[in-house]
Amino acid sequence: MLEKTRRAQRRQDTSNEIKAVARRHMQTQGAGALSLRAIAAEMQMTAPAIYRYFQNRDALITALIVDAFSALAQALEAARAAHSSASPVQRLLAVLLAYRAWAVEHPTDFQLIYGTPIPGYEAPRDVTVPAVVRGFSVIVGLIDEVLQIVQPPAPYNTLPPALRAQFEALIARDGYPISVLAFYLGVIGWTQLHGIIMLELFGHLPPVVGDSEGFYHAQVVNMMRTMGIEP
Amino acid sequence: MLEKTRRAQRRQDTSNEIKAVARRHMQTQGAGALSLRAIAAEMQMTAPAIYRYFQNRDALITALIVDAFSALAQALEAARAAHSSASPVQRLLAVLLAYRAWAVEHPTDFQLIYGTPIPGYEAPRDVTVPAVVRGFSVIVGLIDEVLQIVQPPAPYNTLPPALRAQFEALIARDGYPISVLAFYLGVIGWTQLHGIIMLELFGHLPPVVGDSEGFYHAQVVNMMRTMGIEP
DNA sequence: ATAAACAGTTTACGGTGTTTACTTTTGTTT
DNA sequence: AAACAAAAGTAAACACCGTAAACTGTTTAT
Repeated sequence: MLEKTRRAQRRQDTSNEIKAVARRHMQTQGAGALSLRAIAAEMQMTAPAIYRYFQNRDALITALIVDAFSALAQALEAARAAHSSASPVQRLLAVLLAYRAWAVEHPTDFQLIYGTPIPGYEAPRDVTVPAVVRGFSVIVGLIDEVLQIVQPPAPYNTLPPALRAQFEALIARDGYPISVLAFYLGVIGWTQLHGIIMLELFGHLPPVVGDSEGFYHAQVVNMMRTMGIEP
Repeated sequence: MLEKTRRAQRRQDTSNEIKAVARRHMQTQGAGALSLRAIAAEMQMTAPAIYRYFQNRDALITALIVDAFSALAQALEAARAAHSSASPVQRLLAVLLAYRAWAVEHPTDFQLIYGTPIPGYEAPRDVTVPAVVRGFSVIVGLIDEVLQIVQPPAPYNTLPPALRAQFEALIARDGYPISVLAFYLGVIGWTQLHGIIMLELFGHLPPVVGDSEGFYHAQVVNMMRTMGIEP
């Protein structure tokens, strides 16, 4: 077990500072507008120096995406922990509300994860998939808990055979300790709530519904009710 | 009433060609990656010549967005017309399927409309709102028709007072000849289906559900059922 | 002490949007 | 047909961008 050398520590610090500055630039300028030269200038360095820390611009963005995924998952886990004494249903509700809350508080990070970050850029799957799994498993885990108590009505009590096979394979691959139905309801809920959040972040929803937070909350409750989960 | 002069006609042609080339570049290269120089080169012009037709790059993109909105609305109207002899419920189903179909066939245009097209760029509201209204009114119009026949169950038979006031104002402003409840269900459906489409376009859904089209179709049916509309 | 690894700079290349000044083309008017 | 004004397009320049290569100094390990 080696002690971290002075240089290794400084290297870590510089790397983190680059990401921090990049994240800050993103927030004010927009997702894809970050410039290595601008980042370097703010750090009193020259642009090529950044290449000592990230292979290229895409690699830096990938690192930011991983951090964002991780932060989102942490936010969900924190919400779950904060309501550990509540009922599973209430805990699920709290986590779903935390999902949007994080997105609204970190819009550029959310767009980085789920939007189109860069022109020709696509984040490497082998690094994003585990990150997605971590956050997603918080939600489906709670759904699985809830399903111990309640039973969803039609059409959410059965799932198409093709989906069943697909989901069983994923559950086995990613090691979710949950039922297929919980996974199914999780995916459905994910897509429904995601639509609201994306439309809100891109400014399409607010002019229609006014109070986006209230609308989201109401829709979460509506969705849970259609699934037989009464909050 | 003046006839269009020869020069005005040629100007229109060139302007259209610029947009066409830009759209094609977008499809292969990505949404925000289009380059005025590349467009000009393909047209055997120099980049500054484009400034005779569009004030700058953002203006060109705005024009593309307007065209995309218009094309989407046309696709929905075409779907409605193609099923004019079917029942309102079947017509609604067809239009909702056409919504995703257009998005999948024109992914970059869809992202242009609903994604974050450019770093600091945001499309001017006064030009996007009317374009949104045209497409949206096709959907809510059909929902209104359907609601003449069926009555949705809870929780979709009532809407929060705040939303009622908001929607009534919008219905009056944009001249939708429909009921508040139809508007409400339209917004809910819009957000739900939008989530599926966005996740599919950005590549997050396919690895989870496999057959995205099948999943979308099933979810449209599920949603209609929860709203009391049996397809 | 000395060699290797590392962090950073300088320089350079090809690309971008955009502005300015100039030239060519086009259509109309005398 | 000649002259002219408007429009369309070009060339050069500016200020950026990502990134590759060569080079300089510092830190670490042997």
